[in-house]
Amino acid sequence: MSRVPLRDFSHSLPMALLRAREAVMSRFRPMLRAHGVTEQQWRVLRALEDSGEIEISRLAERSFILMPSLSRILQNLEGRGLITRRAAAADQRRVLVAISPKGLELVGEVAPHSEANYAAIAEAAGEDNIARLYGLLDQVTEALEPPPED
Amino acid sequence: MSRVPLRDFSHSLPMALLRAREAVMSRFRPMLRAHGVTEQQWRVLRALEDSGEIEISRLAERSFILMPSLSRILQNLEGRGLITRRAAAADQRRVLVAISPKGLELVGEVAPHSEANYAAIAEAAGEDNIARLYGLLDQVTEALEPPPED
DNA sequence: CTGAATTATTTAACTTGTTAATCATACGGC
DNA sequence: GCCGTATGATTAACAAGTTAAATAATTCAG
Repeated sequence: MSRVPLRDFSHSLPMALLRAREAVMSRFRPMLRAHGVTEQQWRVLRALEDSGEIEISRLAERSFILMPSLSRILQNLEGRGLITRRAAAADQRRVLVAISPKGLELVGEVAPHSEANYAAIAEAAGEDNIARLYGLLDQVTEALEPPPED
Repeated sequence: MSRVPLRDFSHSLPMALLRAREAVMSRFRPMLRAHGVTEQQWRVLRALEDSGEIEISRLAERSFILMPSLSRILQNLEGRGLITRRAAAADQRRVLVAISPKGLELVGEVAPHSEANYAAIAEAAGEDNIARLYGLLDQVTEALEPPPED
């Protein structure tokens, strides 16, 4: 009687976003795995290639990875010689990260496969649908973040 | 020269989906945490309330959680008395899970807050935008899954 | 110039994601 | 009934997400 009628379980926005993301990522993960990088490691390398040497905090924003996770990922990538780190001259608290030649080489190997996947996805889902999806996602995301000043 | 011109880093579909999902979930997580459940534990409880007693494999499909993760989550929930498990009579390999009275009680406490959050999100982003987003997400997801027969 | 408050990053602890391996039960051919 | 195989679930091992706490360097009030 007094049971709150919860939204139909299959229609929750977080689940729909999760499913869509998984549908996309399932086409990338095997390829990335074959090249020895995880999805997040790939995001970091791509962001570094794009930005050049950058502070870790900024890298976290751009790659959308939380600082504690990023800290571990950078340890891994540095251990494999794919990135380099150095303290900022002006402020020793800040750490600057950059992609290494070896990292660039890896990106160069993976990039064509990545582009091919994007093309296949765009064809399967329809260019126009993808474009509209981007637009709606941006719109909704901007409307929701930041969360209300609780 | 021969560098493959990678897609603008900020415009990747996985990232856009991740951002949107995070924008939504950041409004739920604090509330769920206040009630002592994670996002995934909440998904499982909701799915169980919705389905009644169900096989673990089916639960995994419905809650969109992989079996190894679900296995651990169910251990946790069973340890807290929020769910019950029993072997299926016909096939001893199959395990049937159900939400317990205590679990139902918890869902009853959290549900109103959850609904309030959904309402706030719908207002912030616009009901029509949310509806269109659902539609596009379903469309794109269906077009992409299952992944190509590799 | 010293010490409290701030800021950037890392660690810690726990949970979940991901892939592979294991374990137990069920099924099918013989 | 016995054996190989398939299926459902769990465990293992490593990476990442999440929140809180710790560490280290900087800034600023006094």
